[in-house]
Amino acid sequence: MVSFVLWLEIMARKKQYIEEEVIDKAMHLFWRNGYENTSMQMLEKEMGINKFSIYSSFGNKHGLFLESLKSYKAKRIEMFNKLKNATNGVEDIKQFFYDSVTVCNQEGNEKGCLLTNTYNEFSASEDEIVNNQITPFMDNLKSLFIEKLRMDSAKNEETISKQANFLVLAKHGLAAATRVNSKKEIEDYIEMTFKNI
Amino acid sequence: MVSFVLWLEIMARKKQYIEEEVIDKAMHLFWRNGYENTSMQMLEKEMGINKFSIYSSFGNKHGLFLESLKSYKAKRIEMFNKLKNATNGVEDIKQFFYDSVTVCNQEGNEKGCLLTNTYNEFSASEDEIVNNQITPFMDNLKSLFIEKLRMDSAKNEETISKQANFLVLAKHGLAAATRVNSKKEIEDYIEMTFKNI
DNA sequence: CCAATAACTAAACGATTGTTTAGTTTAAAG
DNA sequence: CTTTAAACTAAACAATCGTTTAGTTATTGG
Repeated sequence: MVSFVLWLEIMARKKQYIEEEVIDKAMHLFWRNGYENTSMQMLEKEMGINKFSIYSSFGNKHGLFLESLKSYKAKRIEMFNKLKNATNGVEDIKQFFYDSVTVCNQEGNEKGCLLTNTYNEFSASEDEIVNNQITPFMDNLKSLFIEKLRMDSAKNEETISKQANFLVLAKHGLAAATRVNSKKEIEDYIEMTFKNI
Repeated sequence: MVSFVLWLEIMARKKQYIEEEVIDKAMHLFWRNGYENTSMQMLEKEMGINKFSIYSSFGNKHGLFLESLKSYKAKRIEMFNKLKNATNGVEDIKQFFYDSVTVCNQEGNEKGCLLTNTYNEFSASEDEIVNNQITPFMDNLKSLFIEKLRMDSAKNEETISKQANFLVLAKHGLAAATRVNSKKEIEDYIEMTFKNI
């Protein structure tokens, strides 16, 4: 929802919470537990507002989840732009991998990646969340990888295509790894991934 | 449970189902939908037996899931033994990756890997399933990889350790990929993975 | 102060979750 | 045939799920 209200004549009671703030709290809960394993009861407690307020602001649980995904993506856009504007080719992609890991280790952040978790949780179902929110993000990532790989004029298009496919899946695996694996294992993984690209 | 009954004096009504058969059906349902998204109602229908029978045979949903995991692992042990007995080093690991993909494309099999799916679904929780059923399997896989990598006498132990860490995560990523990615993307991924090992 | 209305609280909604239980059927032993 | 006990059917269990609703509080315009 996050609607801009048209104020007519009568101005009634104001909201006692800031939508951006409670979305952020919901996002962290979804990030930590996934969609199905996060109940409205847990959300009510974590967000600090009543179920009624949640429903009036976001329609339903599904709507709140979509807003949480948007919030998450907005917080990661900076990292994407850094990659987009970089000019060192493959080295930029590698830095992007390391940046992704750094974010997970930051204070107050959960393990893994909310988008990847969601992709995994919803890939069996036919929810349009995956199609309309996540797939474009993945496609965009692949395009960025291709763009950076093309900076090396020695690579032909077939090589670039294969390497881009590889890197997208490697990034996916990395996101899963940050949930459980050690720093050392993750570093080994990144270094090995870029060894002959 | 799968208990061996001590037959005393009186022998009452026989079970009208074969436990191995109904476990197999349950396993496929868990494989397709995950643990939380598979309800007792769905299991009842798929297994073709009453809830009472499920509970008397397996204790509860959790117990049935554990039996399903065991059944899944038993069906994959052959693939592991093939890798274990192979003698061509890295090439055997690569073949193991391809074998894993082939299994997913076989008639009647679901997408992805039940163990990896479970690992992902339960990694946030503290369920002992992950610790006692899956982690040993992962550790065993890593040991096998190390064993095969050592067949190349040119590799030192540090290289072997890094490459083994890499391959375990790559296998994890591959399992996730077989759920959604195309055959071409998966082939590219495997080829790229082994390009510089 | 009063009327109007949005935001709040709290209880309840029906549906579904995993689990249990009461009662019936089946099969072997005596 | 009777007894015994396990396997079955079907209904119900309490708890929780996402969602709604009735009633109260707060804020502003007249």
